Amino acid sequence: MSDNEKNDGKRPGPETTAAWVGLMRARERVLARIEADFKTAALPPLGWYDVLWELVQAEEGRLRPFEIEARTLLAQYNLSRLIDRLVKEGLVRREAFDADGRGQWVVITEAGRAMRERMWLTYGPSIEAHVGARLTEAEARQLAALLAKLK
Amino acid sequence: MSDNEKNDGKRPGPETTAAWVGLMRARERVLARIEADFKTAALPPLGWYDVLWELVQAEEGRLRPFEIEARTLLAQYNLSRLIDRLVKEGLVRREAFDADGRGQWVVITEAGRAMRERMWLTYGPSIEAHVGARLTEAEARQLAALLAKLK
DNA sequence: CTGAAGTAGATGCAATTGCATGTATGTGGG
DNA sequence: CCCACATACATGCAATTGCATCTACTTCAG
Repeated sequence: MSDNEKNDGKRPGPETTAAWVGLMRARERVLARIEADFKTAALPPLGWYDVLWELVQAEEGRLRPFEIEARTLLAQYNLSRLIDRLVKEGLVRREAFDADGRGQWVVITEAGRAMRERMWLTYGPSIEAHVGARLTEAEARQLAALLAKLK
Repeated sequence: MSDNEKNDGKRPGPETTAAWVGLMRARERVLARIEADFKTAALPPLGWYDVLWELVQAEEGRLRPFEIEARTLLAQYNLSRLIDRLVKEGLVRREAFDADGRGQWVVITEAGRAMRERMWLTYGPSIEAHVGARLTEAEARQLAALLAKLK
């Protein structure tokens, strides 16, 4: 066994490492820029958008918490409290789920829909500026395809 | 002006949006898997690795906080307290920086070097399993190149 | 020299997160 | 029917983060 493979065969190659580091840093930098745009526009945290968006997409503008969880990758306890904040702001409301006493619906309100639209007015251009403007259409497609392999 | 372009010309195309969403989700999922591996191995938070690594790379195993900041993208106030934690664990120590009374060196200790190596024993295989195994070498290279455009 | 402005880093406080656990309800085997 | 176990969501508490501000220095124009 040669000296530089003594531990095992599972060490990542330089391409893999570069991909991982690049993934962490790219998301860090782009996210920071987008969040700065949000701050400038005095908008709520970016994370709110995802929940509101999932609700808008959903039939009747409502989802069970565990469904939102699966769609957004939020941890259960974080989502639970995020919903609290959205309720407090009047962007969603909780409704009883009759078929299962443990469950509930999270329903987006009109104010919630309006907020999501308002956020998109900043978010959309921000994505375009910080992602779209740096990639050709083909590159963006390719990037998305490669990232999908990591799902 | 047609109806579906009434706001402005800065909305991201679907490729761009898919790339951005893919970026957020891919990093989220991969990070969660790697962190799970860290937890299993009872290792400190992943973020510690980056700081220790930068110090190992640096000449004489030391850097100024603002240099670490630039290399890791940590916020100044977060880094300040992260260093506190590393000091408390004996992984680094602070030393005076003579040429500038405001400054300091952060120096990695032997225990710090050992910890970084121990972390890599988990981190390396984890990167390989969750990133490397899902991409060919060419794909990894391509992904890294595309992500670099977002820096 | 000196005062104004800049830079390095620390820190109080509020908000958010992570972790473990709790409460309530549902389900399935015996 | 009943008990053990699973699922849906909430919550106490400690740790981490974000934000604003503070304390040293340093630098530099005048």
